[in-house]
Amino acid sequence: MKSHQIILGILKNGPQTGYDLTRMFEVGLIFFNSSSGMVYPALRKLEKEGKVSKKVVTQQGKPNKNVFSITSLGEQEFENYLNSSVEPDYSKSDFLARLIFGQYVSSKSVIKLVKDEIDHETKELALLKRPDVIQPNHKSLTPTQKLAYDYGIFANKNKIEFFKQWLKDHPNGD
Amino acid sequence: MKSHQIILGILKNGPQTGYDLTRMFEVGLIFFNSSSGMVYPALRKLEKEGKVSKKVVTQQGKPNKNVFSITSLGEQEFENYLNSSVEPDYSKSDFLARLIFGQYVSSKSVIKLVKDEIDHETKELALLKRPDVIQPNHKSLTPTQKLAYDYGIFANKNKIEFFKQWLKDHPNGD
DNA sequence: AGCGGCATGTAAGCTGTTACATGATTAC
DNA sequence: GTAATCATGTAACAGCTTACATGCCGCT
Repeated sequence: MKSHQIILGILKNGPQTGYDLTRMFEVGLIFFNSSSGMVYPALRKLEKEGKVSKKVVTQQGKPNKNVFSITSLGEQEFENYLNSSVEPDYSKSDFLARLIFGQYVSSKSVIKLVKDEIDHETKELALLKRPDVIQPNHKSLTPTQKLAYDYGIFANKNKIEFFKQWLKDHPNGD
Repeated sequence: MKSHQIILGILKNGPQTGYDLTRMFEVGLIFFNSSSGMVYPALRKLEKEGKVSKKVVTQQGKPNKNVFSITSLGEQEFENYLNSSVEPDYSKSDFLARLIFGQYVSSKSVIKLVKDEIDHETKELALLKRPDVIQPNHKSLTPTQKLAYDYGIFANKNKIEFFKQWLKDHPNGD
């Protein structure tokens, strides 16, 4: 699962600008994160390979947009991805790392770590519940998309509840 | 949170070989994954920087081992990590990606995807419950380590239950 | 006057992955 | 006899991150 495959999949649902894709990769997607430094070079490469096509849209009061659409070659490439084997999930958690190394910091620090994580996840949860963030083009979610986001919300809530409970049970962090 | 910081943190708990570290990065850690291609170069670099020291241990019936220990300079480096700000969690899920793109495959494929994921997570759960995998050096877990692993098990179980329930409710994948 | 949103991009660099290579021993 | 485990490593590459750069518009 590479970023350019995800881009093709998103474009299959309708044309997008690099800017919109960047925002999705930054906040909207629950399964992948990235930034503009990746999106624009990826789009150029896909264009060079004939997998997406660019259309310049002039706007008044706003900068011009480069709107990208998927081509039939791009559709084939995306098919290849869908037929490839599923990669195992990958996750990196600095939060859990610091819990593992919790013995080397004070109880107070651990409490703060957990509280901050709860705050952060609570904000993430609020984002996940905003339909405009997860589906910016006003289309309704497909059943499997709903399933994915429902799972995201579920996992997030469970995490928050788990650590809130721990805080209650261990007010001194030990 | 970089791999070399994690290595230093692990070495703080006792000397390790590159081989042992590799196994931890491959299966034992819930917050970071990697492979031998990363561990050995990282150890060399840390040694060159004076943050770890190497001791060659000859063994009979087995290849020689390079056992690495953390130095005081390495301890300082690790302190710097502990004092740095916590990075947000990063995760990449090909499974969720394929759910998001579920509209482009058959219902049967979606069912298979979910079943395979449940199988895979069930195996992961079994690993998480094996103390020898998560703590190979026979030490007992510290309270925060236990918390981290309990959360790992909890999240894993919830994921399995969530998708098992969905399979029950949607036997035809729609 | 300044900030946030819209919009696009580059360049350098780090990090980690993949694939390969070697070789001895033990268990089946 | 062959597969798995122990044990170490390299080289090439892909991929992504970070930081920077630009500029207009609308709002306050």
